[in-house]
Amino acid sequence: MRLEPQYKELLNNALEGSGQRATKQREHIFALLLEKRDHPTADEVYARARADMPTISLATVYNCLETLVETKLIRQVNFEREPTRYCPNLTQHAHFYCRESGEIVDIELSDQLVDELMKVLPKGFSAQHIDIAYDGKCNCCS
Amino acid sequence: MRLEPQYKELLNNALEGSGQRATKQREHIFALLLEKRDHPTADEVYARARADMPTISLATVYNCLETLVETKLIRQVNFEREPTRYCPNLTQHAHFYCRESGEIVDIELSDQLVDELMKVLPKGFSAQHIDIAYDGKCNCCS
DNA sequence: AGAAAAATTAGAATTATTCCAATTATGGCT
DNA sequence: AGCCATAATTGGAATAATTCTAATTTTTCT
Repeated sequence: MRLEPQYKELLNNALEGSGQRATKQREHIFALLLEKRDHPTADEVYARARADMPTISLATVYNCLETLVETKLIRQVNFEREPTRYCPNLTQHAHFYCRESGEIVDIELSDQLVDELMKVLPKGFSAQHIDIAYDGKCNCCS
Repeated sequence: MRLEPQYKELLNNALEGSGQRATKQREHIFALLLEKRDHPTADEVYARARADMPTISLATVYNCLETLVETKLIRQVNFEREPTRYCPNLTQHAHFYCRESGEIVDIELSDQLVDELMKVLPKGFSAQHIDIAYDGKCNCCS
């Protein structure tokens, strides 16, 4: 697994921009998230990370994920009280959680729809972010 | 604190409908949620419950809340990994979480908007539920 | 009232995550 | 290239919300 140059640059700029250092661990975790674009938990990231970097610790996985979230290179996804998942898709999207298969699928959202959602807020309210989670059955399970 | 007759009936019917029993504890917790219509955590519910029922246990609070959620008399609200909150507002609504005050405000949603959200799902997907959480600054804090 | 089933209780267990203190790595500077 | 200050990593302990467990109590049904 190798981080492609444009992503390496993206990572380095993001880290530098917030006064943080580039490390092997951060790069490795960013690379593995980009490689398999699903929604792994920290434990799953830990398992994948250890395949190529057996000495990495779980604490570091948590730290790296936190750093990547802070620098807005990945997103956190929460569904009820389940373990937090991490998502490298930075486009505007919602998440569909299939109760049957447990799978999480990204649902793209148009700017227009997001606009409408913003418009229903009462006066004086301003939202930085809208988190939308559907749950039900995905196409494979219905 | 006393549960109004129509709500007592609602509760009894809901419980009976799912083969569960009416208990003092369940009634008490339902009543206190209806009385102060905010979004308390289990701990807060526990604290409020003990005011009038000092022997109730935290496990019972969790059990009762779970029963009320299952019978669809209340809703669970999760925001990131914070403790689960409970909400007696059963109308279609989203939640606005103010990062400043920590307050949670219900945002009513029109059927039309919910319809539009359903329409963006790819073919074969069916959602039972959409959970929408805004976060930002509420009117009091901006 | 008595029996069977369900609910409550207190406390132990679980689990995701965070914290801590010691070690190691990084980036800037000479 | 080597040194230094600072930041990051590490393993293990600590935390906190929630769930589980087994014993007791309550409810419902006959």
